[in-house]
Amino acid sequence: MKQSIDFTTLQEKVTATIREAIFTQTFKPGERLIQDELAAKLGVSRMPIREALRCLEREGLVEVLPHKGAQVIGISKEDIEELYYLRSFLEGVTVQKSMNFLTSGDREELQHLVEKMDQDIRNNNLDLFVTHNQEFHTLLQKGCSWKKVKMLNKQFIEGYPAHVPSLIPHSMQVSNEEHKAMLEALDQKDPVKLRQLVELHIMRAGEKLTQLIE
Amino acid sequence: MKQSIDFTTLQEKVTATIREAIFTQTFKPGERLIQDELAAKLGVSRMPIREALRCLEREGLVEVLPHKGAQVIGISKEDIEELYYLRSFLEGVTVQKSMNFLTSGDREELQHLVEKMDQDIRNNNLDLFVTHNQEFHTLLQKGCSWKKVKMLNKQFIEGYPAHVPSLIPHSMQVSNEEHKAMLEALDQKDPVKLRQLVELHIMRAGEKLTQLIE
DNA sequence: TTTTTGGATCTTGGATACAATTTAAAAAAA
DNA sequence: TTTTTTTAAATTGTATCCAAGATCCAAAAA
Repeated sequence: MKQSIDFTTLQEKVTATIREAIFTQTFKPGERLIQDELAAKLGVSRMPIREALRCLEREGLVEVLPHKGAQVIGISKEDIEELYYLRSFLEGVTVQKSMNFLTSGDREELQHLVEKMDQDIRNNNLDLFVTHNQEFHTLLQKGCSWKKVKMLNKQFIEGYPAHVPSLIPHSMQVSNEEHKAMLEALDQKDPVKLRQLVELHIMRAGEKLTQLIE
Repeated sequence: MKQSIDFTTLQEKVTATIREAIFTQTFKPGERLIQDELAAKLGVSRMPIREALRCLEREGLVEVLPHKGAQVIGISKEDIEELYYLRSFLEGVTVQKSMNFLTSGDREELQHLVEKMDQDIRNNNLDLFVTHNQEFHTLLQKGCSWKKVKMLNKQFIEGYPAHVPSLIPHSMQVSNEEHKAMLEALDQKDPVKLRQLVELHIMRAGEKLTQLIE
């Protein structure tokens, strides 16, 4: 039931499928993505494939070179350091600008998501935890009127295997405790504190990940 | 002789043409970009048009909605504030990480570019100043090994009419004086100072621009 | 008069087939 | 063995066609 989400265009479906394949290592780093092969494999024509590859290029998952085609990007330790450094700052700014425009309904929804994540941890349901975590982060940014930075955050969180960080033992618990701290900062109406918490939250996840890689 | 640059693919040429048209207000904000019209006007088929629109979407110049097509994005005062805030931070990080890996040849080239810009100011040649300015900023970032942030900087500087800031009276002189200060920081081998200078340089340009808009 | 409904029309999304470039690899010649 | 030439593969681009969704306007109903 994983593919039950209804995409409005085929191109979006193709994008999601290829992205998933890259995350699951079906397409390995450095591997060339031949348009005709993909088209045949997915049972679609070349056109949605090409647009999908452009989208994935924007997300930083593949590299499209003129007349050479698309290649899966390999992720180095340095790439992860960069990613989390940038995410930390960008999401920090976003939530600081967002906070004062969040409604009490948003606050409740955030609380709800945190409780759900606690349950996901008990059930050891990784996929659901990842989903709820993404929803939490997205909702926290809702009030920010800056569009570019929100788009970047979305790309960053989609463009990298969001599952990986959660694979770290006991990482989920720590993560959700930090989420609860954010809710406190929200209640205290302290945007600067919230920003700091988010920045630390992301940097910590990044450091855990780089440690794990070695 | 403006279109004399030889692009490797037609799609890049189309992208550049449409981008130029948006900057020159030939396509006004909010205007719909109909694929067939563009194809007919540029004498190409629809495929390169579609890929070009995706690229422009990534640059933030157009918005592509499923089944509705592409629209030229309007730029508000807040968008400019956001843009320069982000650019300031991102380019700041980049040059700090870049500095120690710049060669003496790069240093000479930077010096050379500053002199060229002085000359451009005397000749009142705006286009050339803009070009040299972009080259200066790009070269200053050359040593940075972080790829994503460099790509973002490139997109930001391409995705917004780079000419506009330079239209501010006496802005070019001030700008180039700041470039000279950067070269000093480079000679002093002080990456943190260089970063601060770059951040201020960009923020100042942004503030000037928002003031001008009112 | 205002609202709603029902197409007619336009535009994008996608498929297919084919030509043209470019890259890369294999084969042949020096 | 090295260099050159040829050949094959892959991408890029063109042309055409059809289907699905969006837009808009006119006619019908409240």
